[in-house]
Amino acid sequence: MSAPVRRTGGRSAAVLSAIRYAVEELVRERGAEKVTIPMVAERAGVNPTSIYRRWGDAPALLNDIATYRLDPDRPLPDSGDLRADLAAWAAELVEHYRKPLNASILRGGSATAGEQETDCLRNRRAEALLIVERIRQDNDAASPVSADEVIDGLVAPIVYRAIFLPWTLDGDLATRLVDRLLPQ
Amino acid sequence: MSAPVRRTGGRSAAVLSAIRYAVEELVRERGAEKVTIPMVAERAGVNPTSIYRRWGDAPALLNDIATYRLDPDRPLPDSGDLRADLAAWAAELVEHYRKPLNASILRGGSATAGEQETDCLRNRRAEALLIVERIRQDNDAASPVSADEVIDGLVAPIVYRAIFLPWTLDGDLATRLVDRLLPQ
DNA sequence: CTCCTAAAGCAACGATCCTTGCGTTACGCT
DNA sequence: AGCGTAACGCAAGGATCGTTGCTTTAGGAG
Repeated sequence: MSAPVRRTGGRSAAVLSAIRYAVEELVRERGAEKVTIPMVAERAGVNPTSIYRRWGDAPALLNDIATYRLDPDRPLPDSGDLRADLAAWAAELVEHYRKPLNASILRGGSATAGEQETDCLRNRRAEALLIVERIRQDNDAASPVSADEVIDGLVAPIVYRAIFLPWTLDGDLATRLVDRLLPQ
Repeated sequence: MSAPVRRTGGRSAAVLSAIRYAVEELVRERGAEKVTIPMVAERAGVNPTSIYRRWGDAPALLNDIATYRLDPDRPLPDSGDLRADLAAWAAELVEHYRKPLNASILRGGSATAGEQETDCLRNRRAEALLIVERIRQDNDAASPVSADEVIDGLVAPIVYRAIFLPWTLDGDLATRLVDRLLPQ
């Protein structure tokens, strides 16, 4: 009647990392949409059944890899200056999606989105809210921008470009967007 | 040695429209990602081979339907007032992607994007350029916004929401975005 | 070290997909 | 109206995918 005891060490860990590595390679090579479970299994030297039993299907597997890569618990920029924080945060996103692998995974996730907010993007919203809210508390005054405006003004353009125009994710996109979002 | 003579009438046309209708129904029901060629064929009362021979694979088929729906030759708003034109154009986009079918097709297209600009989105860029450029010529002065800014400020948020947050495509999103893009 | 069982491997199965060769239909041109 | 061939239908084939029951391996607790 007690919860089953998870086994995280030894073989399981080896299988897990082999699968993750294989997924990353295959997504890079063929794009997220054309990665199948048997392919991953063969590349990882693992039995397909192990993957089916653990993740169920390909989108779940990709989603796991994706959230594994951009750590939801990483520290967020907190200089006390809204402009600087937003710029640093946006630059982080740009840098992340400049890697073809991460962009591919994003595209794969977008295909099955729409019902409820996708995990990796819901985290972006939460982070935006946190940055904005923290400024509000520090200064004890309303933030000049809402979280929704941050989504529309920073996340949306970055994600849009990552999906459809990945070659336009240049180094100073982040600051350009922030300058447009916070005039003067 | 001459180019093969295309046959567009009678049976071919009937098959084509039956397939298009079937695709739209199925995308609406299951989402673009879960639509397979045999499914479409059965729904349309057509042999799968005909589809494989004409389009090759599912993404190509979906892309064809997508570009067929938002007519690239439709008239663009042209009132002479930049703000009004952009607002009308953005509202048109919002209205288009509010239909779950069109949003689904967009998601399907996003999955395979990234290499070169996807057809339906390249058209959006061309339209943005046209609107901005026309204003410049009429007034014989530089437009207050560039086409890229229109992409980042209007298209990106609309498309982002259409893909990931479709339930936030409300009626006055277009004007909100335009107001933010063109202050005062 | 020993026991329990979580997790991985193995094998067989049905389902579905995509291809290919060939016969049939009917569009479009003369 | 008659002809050539583009486009569709049909059927068989191989390939791949995902599931399931069972066996084997090895992690973690006592």
